[in-house]
Amino acid sequence: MSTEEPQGLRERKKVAMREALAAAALRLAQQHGVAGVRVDDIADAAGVSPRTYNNYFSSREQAIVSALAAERSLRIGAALGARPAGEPLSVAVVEAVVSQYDEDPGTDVLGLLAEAPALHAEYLESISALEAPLAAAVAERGGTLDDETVAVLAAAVAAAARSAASRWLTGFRDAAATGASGLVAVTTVDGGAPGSLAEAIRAALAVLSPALAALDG
Amino acid sequence: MSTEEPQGLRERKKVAMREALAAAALRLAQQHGVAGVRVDDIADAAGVSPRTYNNYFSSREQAIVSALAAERSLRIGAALGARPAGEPLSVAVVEAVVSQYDEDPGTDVLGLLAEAPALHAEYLESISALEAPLAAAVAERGGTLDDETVAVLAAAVAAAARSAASRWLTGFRDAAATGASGLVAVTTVDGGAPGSLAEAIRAALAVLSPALAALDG
DNA sequence: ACGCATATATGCGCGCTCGCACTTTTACGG
DNA sequence: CCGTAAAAGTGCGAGCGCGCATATATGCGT
Repeated sequence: MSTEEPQGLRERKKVAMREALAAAALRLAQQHGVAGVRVDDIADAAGVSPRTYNNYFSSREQAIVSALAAERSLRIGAALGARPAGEPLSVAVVEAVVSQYDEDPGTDVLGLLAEAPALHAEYLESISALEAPLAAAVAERGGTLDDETVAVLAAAVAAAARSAASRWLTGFRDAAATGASGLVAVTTVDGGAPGSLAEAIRAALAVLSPALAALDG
Repeated sequence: MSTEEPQGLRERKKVAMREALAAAALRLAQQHGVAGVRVDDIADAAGVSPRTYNNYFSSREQAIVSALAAERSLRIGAALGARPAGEPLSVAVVEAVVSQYDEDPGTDVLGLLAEAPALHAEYLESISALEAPLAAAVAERGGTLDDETVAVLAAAVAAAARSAASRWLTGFRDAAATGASGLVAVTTVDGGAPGSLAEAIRAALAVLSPALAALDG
């Protein structure tokens, strides 16, 4: 398998608890709205103390978004490693990042993201979390790039993806606000924007393409 | 003048209060350490209630860093506007950003940033705040770039600067921790890194230069 | 199987952030 | 000069994040 979890009962219970808390947070947020869920409720639903909940997440939003973003930041390394060895960075990096977002979250989840600005911000934060693993994966891939360059590259790529996601989310929210029931209007946001988040990110990364190409040996 | 403040007594008092709070926060942080300053102390020093303080700043770190970053994010627009009209983006943007950091903060202030991780993060956040004004300034500068491209560009530039500043701060902290008194060792961090923050940012933006050049008409 | 070292769960309390309602100050037209 | 509307300041309370000390659970060597 790609990820070997049976690293001991301790670790498994830890990740299980984290998932349970995240799932509970998401479910409660869907039921009572984002503002209508207290940390005590999440902790109760997972059968732990509120203090323990705070050992896993440092904010309510993080717990909720964690159920959406999952361990996406961990998969980015594997995704980049799966690209052909000879493939230029300008292609491999873009495809690896885009592959993480090829499946849209459920419409109900999008509703949550649209309604709550705090979740909006936290979701973008989860995209920025790609930066560190991405930098590690690029450095691992070899090449003669120094750490400084790799760090800047990863930061720029993550920022571009974040920017695209921000626009995509905003467009979705506005469409839902102004449009009728607003779910069919997602495919065409203001001014013929692309429909899927993955395509939006791909378009954003195209802007950085020249810089990526310049880094290839 | 560049900024006309006498827009009414109300506005001036507002700005003055913000500056007073920021100055008080910075001074108290220098005296008692970052962790040793409470919100009540800052509010008392500025002669307002703690609740009012929270109407100006949403965190202690923000108040302290605000005294350092000042309204740098507002100056970035003017800096870019001051560049020659015909100058390519790959030069104008870099110079405009770098010009905001050509003067290092005082050594005592650097000590604060080095010791407190929270301030470290907040300072990087103030760099990310360049993104929005930078995007507006680039769009204002003309060109045939659409909003999407401009947003991605600004995000990537801000992220690169942020990455450089992060490395610079970390290097400074490590040098101060391992080295003797550690202030002379700043000029050469690990492996012959550049000395000034401005130069570090310039080097980081060089990575994005091909992408910027590709956007010029 | 047992004991020790380590990691996790929990209770407690401090300080912080912020929504809400209310008071005080400022700006402006008569 | 004064009355009124808008904006800033303030007190209060709920909920949150987290450091600390402690209890409990887990991993590992013998």
